[in-house]
Amino acid sequence: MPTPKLPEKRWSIDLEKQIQEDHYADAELYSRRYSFKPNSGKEIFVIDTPPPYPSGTWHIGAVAQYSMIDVIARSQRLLGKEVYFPWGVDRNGINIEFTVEKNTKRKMKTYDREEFLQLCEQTIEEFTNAMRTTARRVGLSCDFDREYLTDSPNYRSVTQSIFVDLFKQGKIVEDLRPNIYDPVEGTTIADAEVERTTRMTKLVDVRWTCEDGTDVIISTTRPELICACGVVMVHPEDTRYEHLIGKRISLPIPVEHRDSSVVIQTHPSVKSEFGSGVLMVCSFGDQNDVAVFRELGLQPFQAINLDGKMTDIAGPFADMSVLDARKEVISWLEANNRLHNIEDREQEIPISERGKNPVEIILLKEWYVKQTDMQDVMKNHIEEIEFHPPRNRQFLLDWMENITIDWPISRRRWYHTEIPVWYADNGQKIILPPSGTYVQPWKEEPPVGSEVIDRETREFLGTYDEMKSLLTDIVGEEKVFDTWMDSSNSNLFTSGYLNEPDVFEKAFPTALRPQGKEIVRTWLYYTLLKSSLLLDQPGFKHVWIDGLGMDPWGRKMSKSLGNGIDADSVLECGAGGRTATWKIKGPDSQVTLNANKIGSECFRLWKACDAQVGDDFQINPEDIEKKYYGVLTKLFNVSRFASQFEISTSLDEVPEQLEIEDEWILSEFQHVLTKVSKAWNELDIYTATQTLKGFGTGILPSHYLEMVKSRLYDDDAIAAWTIHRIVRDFMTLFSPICPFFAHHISLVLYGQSAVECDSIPQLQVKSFIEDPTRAAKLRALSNQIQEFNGMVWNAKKESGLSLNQPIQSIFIPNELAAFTSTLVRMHNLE
RNA sequence: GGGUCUGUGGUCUAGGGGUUUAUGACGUCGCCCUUACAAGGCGAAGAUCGAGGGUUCAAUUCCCUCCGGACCCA
Repeated sequence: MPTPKLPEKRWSIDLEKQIQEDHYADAELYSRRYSFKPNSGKEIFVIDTPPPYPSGTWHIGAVAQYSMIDVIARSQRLLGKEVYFPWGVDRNGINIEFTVEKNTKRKMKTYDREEFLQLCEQTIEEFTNAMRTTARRVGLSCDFDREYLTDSPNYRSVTQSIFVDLFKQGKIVEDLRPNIYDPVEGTTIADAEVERTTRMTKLVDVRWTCEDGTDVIISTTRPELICACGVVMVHPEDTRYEHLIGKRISLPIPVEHRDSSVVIQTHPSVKSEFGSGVLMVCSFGDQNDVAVFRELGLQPFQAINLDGKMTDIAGPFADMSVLDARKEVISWLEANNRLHNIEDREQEIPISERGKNPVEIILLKEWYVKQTDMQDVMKNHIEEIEFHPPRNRQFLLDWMENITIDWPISRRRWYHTEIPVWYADNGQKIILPPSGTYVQPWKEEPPVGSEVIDRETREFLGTYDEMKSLLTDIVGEEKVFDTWMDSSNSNLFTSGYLNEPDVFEKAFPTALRPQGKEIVRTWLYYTLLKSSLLLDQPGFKHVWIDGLGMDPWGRKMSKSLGNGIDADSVLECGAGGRTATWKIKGPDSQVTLNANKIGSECFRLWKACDAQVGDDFQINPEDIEKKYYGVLTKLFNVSRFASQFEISTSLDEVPEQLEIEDEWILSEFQHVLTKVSKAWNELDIYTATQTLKGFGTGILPSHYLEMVKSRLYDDDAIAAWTIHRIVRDFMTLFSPICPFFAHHISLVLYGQSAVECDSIPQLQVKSFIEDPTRAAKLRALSNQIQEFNGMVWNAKKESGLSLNQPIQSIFIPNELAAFTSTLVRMHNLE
């Protein structure tokens, strides 16, 4: 056997790692291949990569999704687009604050703000580095030179400038409204950040007394909120209480600074069958209370302050924490003979997603992005976006149906983008910084170029530089933005908004938003809201929504369930001969999974092949290896086999004297080319990969190679040309899926890396051009060829013959007459 | 309680009114060290497409009900 150019006997993880290291080592070469060149003249394709949030380990499901985004980036380059595949890291937020608190065992608010921010930055930087390494390990072809961090001054200045623009346009407002508030973490949170959990609580039946002396029993799980009661309600058709409607009823506990009685009214939302059928409405026990207060125009009471303690109106219970007050109120009720009954009951309560603390609804002056009046506009914009898969559009529309309140964007935390506002003259005036500057109002003066405007009317009053001496009590805002306020700019930022206006012109709407379906209601929704508000446009051309990574029991992988798999363990599995073991906790048992070798190429191939986009996918490293490592082995060996034969004529020129089997396989391959490029165009990774895999592990090696083996050994230049041309172009098409693999083979065999191709290979076979039906006719024979070969193999097996032994009495069907000599040689027919 | 999605050989998965005797892979079983590949090759077995109704000449595919799963919301 002549020496193959590929010396290794098989694909290995160590080889993969070597190629990968080389791939990222040469910065200039890397940049030539993958960096964004906005002036190349090609069609710009910006991918709004989800900037990952660094939190220690990177989750396997997320890494799987990123690798598919990379497949899209690479396939779009192959289609000739100028791709910007950005690498961003989302570093703002409460998670890193929690991590620092946990590491130092000290609460954030006991620190000096500056000192705490530094601690956060250090910690997040360590996590970020781990992530940068994993990103390369899985083969991401991001433009790492342009890395953006959402906590960098540049990124934050964009967030702040957008705020200033929207504020001036009246699209951001300040208001005293009921807010969902986490008293333990001391911050407001958005609807989207609320979770539910089940807890045992006490359902207390309290005896209230009406002005006519009637006793009424009211059940509640929140007796401490009686002091904030605004109205008592019964159902309009509940005949039991008809006589009480319109009368006043005394609060059963002492209160201060307010009326000690409220009126009894009717309301259809009251459930007559619950408890006694009488409901007290407090500001604010839940969202229904908020709705009732708004509907009836009642003045809300502030019962709980920012520290989670009862306010003055609670009278004797003022200054107690909510839980203490609840206990004390119950004791008081009991002591004063107002407690009718008490029982334990399971109840669903809202808690904060990040802190897991029960949340309260309290009145706060906060900043809001107006969104309730934008829904129709947004729906029109969303119509223009192509969703992959189309059904996932529904997730977004469903969420939008549920939006009833504006988006509260201010938070009382620290490691976030600051709200860029100063107040002056007793809060009557507002100072806003100029566009493009990052400001930290809690510690800085307003910068040169700031504007002064009226807080209520938003009228421009003058420049800060002129008015400086006239303004009194300038106070910087201490609050910060919700992190979604930052991350919902990612597509604007990466497309060049504010920073590169000429690029933005060509790059917006952003070509693609790829993301997981679990953040449709946050990231996707808020991003689209921003583009509708700022630019009156849809934010994207395509939205690609993938499913979730599931454990072997079909449950979402998550830290809390303990069923997650660390990405690095899969990517490094097999390196240096080390195998890996995973123990995964199930609902009532634990499984142990083992694998010998996976690596990035096998991992990517698995994700590309195993399920359609949008479906949840089961992650089982054992299966990944079993199902897909063999595919790589096969393709590697086909290439290795080919690599022992010389190429005597240019691979770009199709020779004219093709044998019939060469023409036949080229007709099949041409079909593959067409199908795969169509799939790449449609962001259809699954079809592209399946097509390539089917061809490369099936018909090509099993049928074509077997047919031409003897010709190859006889140094037939045409057969060698055909197999090389197919291997070369195959690697080009395959490079988006397994870039290191395809790069290595193409470079060693053809001196040219598949990852650098920026067009789909074109196959110009003369006989196909002369007779347009010829390719299809040949391809129509494929089934018969495969059947015939199978039949011969079977016949040999049944006669106990090995495959290279001669066999008699086999007749070639008429349709395959043209292949007679080939088939006779292949099977040694007599 | 409501919404959305989903249920295809042992496992994962494709397809989506007739082209279907349902795709592919893993696993299983049998044969083969045939000069690319045993970390292989070839072949075989294995599914009344969750259950029940309906629409239709025709349903795995459309509709309804039920059962199971996932996600989201109240």
